[in-house]
Amino acid sequence: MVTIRDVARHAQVSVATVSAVLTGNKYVSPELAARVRTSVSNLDYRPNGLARSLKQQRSHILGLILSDITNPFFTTLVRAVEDTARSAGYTLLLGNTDEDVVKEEAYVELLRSRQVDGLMLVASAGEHAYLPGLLAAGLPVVCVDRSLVALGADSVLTDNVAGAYQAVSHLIALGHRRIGIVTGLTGVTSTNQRLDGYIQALATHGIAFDPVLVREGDSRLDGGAARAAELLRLPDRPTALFVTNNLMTIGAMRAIDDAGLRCPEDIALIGFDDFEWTSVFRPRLTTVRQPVYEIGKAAARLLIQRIEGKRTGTAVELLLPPKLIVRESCGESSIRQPERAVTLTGAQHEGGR
Amino acid sequence: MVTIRDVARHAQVSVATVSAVLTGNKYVSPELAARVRTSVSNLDYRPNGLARSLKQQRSHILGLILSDITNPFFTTLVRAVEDTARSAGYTLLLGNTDEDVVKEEAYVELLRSRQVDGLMLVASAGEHAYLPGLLAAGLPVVCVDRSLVALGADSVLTDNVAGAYQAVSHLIALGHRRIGIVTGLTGVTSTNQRLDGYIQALATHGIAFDPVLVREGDSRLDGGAARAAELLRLPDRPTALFVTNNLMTIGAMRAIDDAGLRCPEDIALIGFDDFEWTSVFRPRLTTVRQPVYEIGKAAARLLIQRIEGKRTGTAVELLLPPKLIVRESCGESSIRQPERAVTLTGAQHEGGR
DNA sequence: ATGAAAGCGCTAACAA
DNA sequence: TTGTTAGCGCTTTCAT
Repeated sequence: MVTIRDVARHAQVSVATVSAVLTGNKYVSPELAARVRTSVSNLDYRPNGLARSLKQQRSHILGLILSDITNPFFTTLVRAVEDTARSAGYTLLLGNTDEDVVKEEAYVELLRSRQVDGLMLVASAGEHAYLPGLLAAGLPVVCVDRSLVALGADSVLTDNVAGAYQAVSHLIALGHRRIGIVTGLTGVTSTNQRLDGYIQALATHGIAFDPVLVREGDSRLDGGAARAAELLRLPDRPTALFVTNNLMTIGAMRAIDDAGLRCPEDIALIGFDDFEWTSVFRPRLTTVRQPVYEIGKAAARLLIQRIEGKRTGTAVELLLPPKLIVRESCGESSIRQPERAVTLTGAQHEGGR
Repeated sequence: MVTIRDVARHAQVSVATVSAVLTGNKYVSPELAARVRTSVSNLDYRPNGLARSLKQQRSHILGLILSDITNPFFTTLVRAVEDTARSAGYTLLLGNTDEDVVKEEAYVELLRSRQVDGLMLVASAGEHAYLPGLLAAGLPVVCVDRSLVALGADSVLTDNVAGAYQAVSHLIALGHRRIGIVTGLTGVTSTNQRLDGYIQALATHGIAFDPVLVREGDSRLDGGAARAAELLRLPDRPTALFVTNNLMTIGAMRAIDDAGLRCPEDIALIGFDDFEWTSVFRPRLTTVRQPVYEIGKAAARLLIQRIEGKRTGTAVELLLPPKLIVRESCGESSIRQPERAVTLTGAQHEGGR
């Protein structure tokens, strides 16, 4: 390994001079600077980031802890965070928690010992007792997708209540009164908020809330399928389903298919989260789209501002607006785009007419 | 920040003793050890990983450089690598290259300066002139998904030739003679290999190779759609399409739909890579499934072995077997299994078989 | 069995 | 303008 001393020796200057030309925050005469630069390239010198970080007490590393990177929602989030972080000179250290708050805390500890400059957190359900201590210790934390402002952490997420409200109102406008909902895990803030939106929409339109229509899923495909199947088996079957995340919505489609029902003719379906490849699902899904990339970008920015002291004061909560994307799964084919041929193999629905 | 000196002072021992009980590789009397431990917890001491790494010349960090984490294939790969790395005490530093070899090299530089212990690389198309130097400098590198054994880097990937061969043979067995192929980017090794498999299958079955049926895609949805559309517009239209990656296959489905054709009645479609949510596509896709999780796991293991000196010698190439998953898109619905989603997450994945 | 001290590679006062 | 030097927090000989 070639160190800064080797460069100094080779260029016949002091290490301070080498450091000065490398960091660029001190004047060095052109001659010396040139000599240093040639030595650097001749020796193929590469500054040791570890040493630099240790000395500066800044690692320029961001920790990103999320439940499961396998979920397309988080995948896009990671991309946004990485892009933003990178252009600001930060690198990303990644960890999955599988919605396990114990794993989450372990990861926080790990990243903390690795001296990350800040933490981005998709909080699992459960107690986050460790958080205030983290913040008190001066480590900036911003929560994404799920809010923990109450505990003092900046949070950026979709306006889940509004999104759910829109979705359910849409269903109601189409004449549905009996609307089943498959929620995420209880305790996750987004779950509560989406349920709230559902309840508010019912209330606004004078529809009685029926607890039997509420099922708690686990945000994963199989769980969504199982909970949807339960709703479909109800004696007084709902005429519409609101499924509150992407993977569970796919599960619900499968459940509908398995039950021999057609969507949207027999049952309307509206999801949360949007897919890039939603165009090849049958029926095409009507969903509430979250501005995922924006969320990640805003969160990363906020975190970096905190780290660099460009933002101070109490924790903020950024609510980004979701958008209802109407396609076929609730039956409003009239609103639809240019007609497309539809393959009927397998399922025998008419593909929206 | 509380340092090891603070702990030493508090416990009335030397820093060497504190270090000894923390690392555990030196005998310390029970009394002192106990005193140290209480001091550690009283002071809420957390060792500084940066300092430790600097001293030990080992960061316990793995760099993972891939083209785009947004692709579900890589998403699962990351998961596998993260799981494996973590259980071996390593953390992951992540970077996206967008298939740009310049960005790739920049990232390699960055991670190198950050002193990663090893590098995992999904190589973009282009010159990798920097690689031999890296390896010569003693930094272990393993390539995933795309092989660079020729340049001296361990590589683990699917047997792409075999996979493509299977896919095309399947099509041929169903009576197809005129088979279009949408490839990935030229220069990416997997692209060449899958094209080879296609050519070999044709040759084996005495079908002439027609260059007009070969279109170079870009591994992304829109590109796949565009190239598939070109093939569908051909005067002598192919009766089957082999599309060599997941996103492009979805694009191809859209193109088929847009062209007013039905799949599989008018045209058969076979893809590469398998989806967890393939069950809600219409038609259900017949694809070549790669053992993604296994690939990631094997690659991570190999990398760690190299780092820890548990494996030496020249670079190896690990070829993992793909598997043909027959569903509906080539028309043989009769062969179908009861459709169930496949979970690829961590512990309970069922990849390789 | 414990401790003193050197030093990992770098930056940033402070001196010259 | 350039150089000397003291650490950053830790591990690890080497003494004791």
